[in-house]
Amino acid sequence: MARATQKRTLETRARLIAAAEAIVAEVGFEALRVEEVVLRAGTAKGTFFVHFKDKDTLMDLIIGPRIDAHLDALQAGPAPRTIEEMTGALMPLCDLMTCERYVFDVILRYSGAAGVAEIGPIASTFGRQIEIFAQWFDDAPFRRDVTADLLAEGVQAFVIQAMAAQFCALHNSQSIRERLEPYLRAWLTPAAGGT
Amino acid sequence: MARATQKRTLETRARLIAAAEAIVAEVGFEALRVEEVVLRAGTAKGTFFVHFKDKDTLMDLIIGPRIDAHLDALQAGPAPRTIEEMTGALMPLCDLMTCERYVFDVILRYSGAAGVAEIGPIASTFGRQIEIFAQWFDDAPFRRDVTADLLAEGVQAFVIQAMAAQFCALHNSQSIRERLEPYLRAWLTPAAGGT
Amino acid sequence: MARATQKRTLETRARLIAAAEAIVAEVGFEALRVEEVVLRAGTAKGTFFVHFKDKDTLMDLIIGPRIDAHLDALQAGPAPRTIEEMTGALMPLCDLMTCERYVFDVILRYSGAAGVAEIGPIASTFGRQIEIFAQWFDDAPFRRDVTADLLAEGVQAFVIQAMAAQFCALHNSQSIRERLEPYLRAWLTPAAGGT
Amino acid sequence: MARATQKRTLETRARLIAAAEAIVAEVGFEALRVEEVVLRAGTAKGTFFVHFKDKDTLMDLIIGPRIDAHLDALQAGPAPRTIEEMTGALMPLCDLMTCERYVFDVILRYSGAAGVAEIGPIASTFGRQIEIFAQWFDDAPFRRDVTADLLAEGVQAFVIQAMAAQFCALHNSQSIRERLEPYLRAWLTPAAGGT
DNA sequence: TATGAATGAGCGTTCATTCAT
DNA sequence: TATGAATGAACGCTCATTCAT
Repeated sequence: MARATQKRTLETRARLIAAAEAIVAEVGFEALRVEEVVLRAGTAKGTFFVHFKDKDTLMDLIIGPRIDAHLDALQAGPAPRTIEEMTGALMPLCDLMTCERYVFDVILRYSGAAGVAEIGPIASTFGRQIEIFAQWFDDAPFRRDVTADLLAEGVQAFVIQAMAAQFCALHNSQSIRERLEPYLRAWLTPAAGGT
Repeated sequence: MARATQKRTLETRARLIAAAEAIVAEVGFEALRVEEVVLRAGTAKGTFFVHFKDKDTLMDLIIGPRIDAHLDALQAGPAPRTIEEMTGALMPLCDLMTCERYVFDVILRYSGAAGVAEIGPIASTFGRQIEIFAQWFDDAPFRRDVTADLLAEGVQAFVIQAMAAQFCALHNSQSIRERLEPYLRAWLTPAAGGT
Repeated sequence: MARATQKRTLETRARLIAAAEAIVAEVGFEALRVEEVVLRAGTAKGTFFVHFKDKDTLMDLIIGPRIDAHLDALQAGPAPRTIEEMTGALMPLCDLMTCERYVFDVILRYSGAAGVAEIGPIASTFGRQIEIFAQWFDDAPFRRDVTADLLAEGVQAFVIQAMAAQFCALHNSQSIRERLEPYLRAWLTPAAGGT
Repeated sequence: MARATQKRTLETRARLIAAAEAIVAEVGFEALRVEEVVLRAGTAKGTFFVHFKDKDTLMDLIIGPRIDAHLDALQAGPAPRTIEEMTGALMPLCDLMTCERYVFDVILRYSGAAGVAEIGPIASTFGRQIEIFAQWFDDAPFRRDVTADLLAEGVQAFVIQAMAAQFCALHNSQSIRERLEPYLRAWLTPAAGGT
């Protein structure tokens, strides 16, 4: 019986998410309205909040899997052997994350979970990102003086830096890729040490 | 008479800022309400918007100088010669920027900016940051294979990365400084190149 | 200037109340919706809550004056000289107060002000009621062994008792007037004392 | 088997009531939530409504017996011979009925009722009240010019009037008893008639 | 420059009640 | 009898921002 109800719950939840996806496809993330979601899903407004704490939680649930899809692709593909390959591989992810200012903000806000229990889909993708990037460096033609994890975190830092610049009036003449490349080159293939 | 009017205007503006500062001191940045500011300043709500384009402008005006004060200190001091000195020097700035999640978010929104005239106080500090960091690298025991500006931007990226982790339950067992150090070491004193 | 704004405020407020009155006239008190009020008044929803703490406060403001109108009539007319005259005089007031279950509930809820500062229109009418009833007894063919105020409070108690019975499934075969009459007769023209 | 089922049913019902009583003891009547009741009783929400038509029915079931307990005491005791004795006897009942504004409102809603079979516990107590009060007057040192039932209903009206004043900031300097006494004196021992 | 009433558009809430299983 | 997901329908709120005076 519990299984039966769970199924119904899952169906309703799926209907709500499907409705939201459809709306996003039509008008984008920022323009999504809860009212419209429940209207399309054919549920009561109260039902929405039974399933999702708030609108942002739904966004987390929609954006997270999209990021994951890109990460799946990255994971399925070969590890990049050059900076150009790497930036090329990262671009789809960057494009998704910067498709709307609103989306980038949601991602940043959810990238760090407030509590361990609250690690949502987006926060999880940040962990996966590190893992995937690190795998690239396990056996790659890049620097090896530091751990793969550290390199991965650095890539993440630069990707965010480059994306943030996208929304800055001063820098948007350069593409994310153009900004990212020199960072990664300097980070992953340093020519020489210091003094 | 123009001078007299200007004086009164400046006084009103000063009262508003003072009120805002007082509120920030009491309840923090996020909890600041325009309503409360004008109440304390003894002006009408509309007056607020005569003086500041919007609430963010006021925030900018309050946060910006605080960052600048730290940058002044950095500029007045000697260029750090070691990673430890550098992280030590950066900590006060990091503490300010992470005093509230809200403050970090506001600052992040400007993180890509790099100093042009019509840019606001916070954005300007990002430009200054780059300049100051870059000066550190003009004649320093750190890597010299890339431009000082690029190194500076990298430092900024890593500082942000380390601060962001602060708001993440998963990572906040480590201090910002503990997280920042390996980043900067790997960024500024790479032991060797790749293939 | 303050006067000018106050005038505007008064006008908006009047528009809201007028809209509410119109709605009440059409669909009754209980069916009044805030949404509909602002729609008719041509104001934003937020404006409603600028003027009235909540929907009930508006109800207080609409019902109170209606009660007052009846009290004005009572005050303007001659003091009743018989129980029949008195119940007859009281009926319009009773009819208003029991026109809807919802109205009776609102009146009861607002009849006692929680704080002196919060004495609303309905609460005031309860005070006036006592005053008016008491005036009836200053020079009337009713008992004189107790104060007019006490008699007045008794009348109020019996009126409420009779009205409450109206909403009780068991008693609504009798009219309010039929129930009220024996109470008032016994209260105002006791034939004899006790032992 | 029918008996066994009935036993389980009664146990569930008892668990629900016990849970409700516990909640009332902790947070009062008004703050009781069906959600919390079923949580404590360990049943599903729907089960609540299998046992009780609605929430009010449960309230009725909890408040009614409490009133009845006081009426039992009144019935067991001697009929009051003086106004002081009467108000003294009535106080415990008044205290219960005014323990919360919400409780008073619930009770008021039934105040006009006078005992018929399908009526709920609270309504029944109003019937009992009248009966008990009426018995007091069957052979008592109070007025005899009207029926005992009418006197009883009057007492009820005055008790309610006095209790209502309790919730009014303007009147609550006086205790219920202080307010009730002059009412009952005037009602039960009128010194003289009118014209 | 100063005023402050009005705006606005959607979010989240409420919570007793229903109903298909 | 028991379950618990879903309902519903309006309320109240938020609060920076605008604009006519």
